[in-house]
Amino acid sequence: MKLELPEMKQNKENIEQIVCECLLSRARILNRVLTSIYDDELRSYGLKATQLNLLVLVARAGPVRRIDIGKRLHLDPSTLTRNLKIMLTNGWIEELIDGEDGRGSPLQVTAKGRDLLSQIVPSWRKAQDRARKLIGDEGETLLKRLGARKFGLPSGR
Amino acid sequence: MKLELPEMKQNKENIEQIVCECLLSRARILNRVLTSIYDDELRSYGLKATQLNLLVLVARAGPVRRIDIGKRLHLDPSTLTRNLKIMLTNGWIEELIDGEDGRGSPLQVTAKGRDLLSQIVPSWRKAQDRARKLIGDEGETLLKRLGARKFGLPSGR
DNA sequence: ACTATATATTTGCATATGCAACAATATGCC
DNA sequence: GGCATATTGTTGCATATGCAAATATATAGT
Repeated sequence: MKLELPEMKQNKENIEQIVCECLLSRARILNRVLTSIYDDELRSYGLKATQLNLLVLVARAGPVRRIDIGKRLHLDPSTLTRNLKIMLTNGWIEELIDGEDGRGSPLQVTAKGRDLLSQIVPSWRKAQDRARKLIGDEGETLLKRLGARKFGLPSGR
Repeated sequence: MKLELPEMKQNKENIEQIVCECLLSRARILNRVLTSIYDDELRSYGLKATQLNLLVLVARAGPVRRIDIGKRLHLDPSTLTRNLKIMLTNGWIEELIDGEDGRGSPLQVTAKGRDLLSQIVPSWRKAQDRARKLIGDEGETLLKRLGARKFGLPSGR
């Protein structure tokens, strides 16, 4: 028979608590599941869901500086440097050359990027529907509310 | 004056809709913000929040196969191979060698891993409190409910 | 035992992410 | 103008993630 010291028992309870309650673990799973839904619908267009999010943001807010994109999306600037590089290479966005600030040029969507966007909308809608079905009205409401109240996102209406 | 064709207007509205409503974008931001909270609290222990999640799961469910961890966490097996390798190297987990299935051995927590876990609990709690404060009761309820109903996670009580 | 199929894991490739340190430019103060 | 400081962006490093293909083992059917 195994010896069960009091601290071991306490430790077990702590582990149980983390597994059963950790909010991050749940948020990360939600993120993975939702990402795979959107990636799945977008795959045939050759862009990932992350890239679509960047593309619509630039299309809407551009010309926009990297730092401002980062603030809106709570993304590290270094991540943006790299993620945007891929999109520049693909010709979906471009740098606005007007030399206002020598540290870097704001970004804007290209005609090619705008074309791609308009093609993609139905697939995005499909993914959005699947996501909504998964998380329910309650989930949708919460994500939007959090976005608006805590992350400063536009809320539409 | 710029010419505004009807399709352009439609396209603009679509972009506006995606920016204002995309559930994935919001879930990803939530994920980044929460991850940074937990990473921040755990940093001094030399492990990331992701690794803590893996560690508690193995501690609770081990010996457990990679495939089963993947199912619980909705994680691709290939991701697990790599993430677990780091934890094996750090000596927090180990392979159970009893040769049941030659395709791979189940994983279990080591004494070192268990020690680390018990030290970390207070920091996890701090992070959990910060997260709870950010997303509110409503957010907490939703994440737990989604975890339990849609992702098959244990719900504790 | 043999073969076909199913299951578990790993590898190659590509993207996503953040921290720390660095580089470059901008800005404010004198 | 010239220096100190703040802002913006990039690089090196490490981890996290998933798909497709390859590998290896297990299992079922004969």
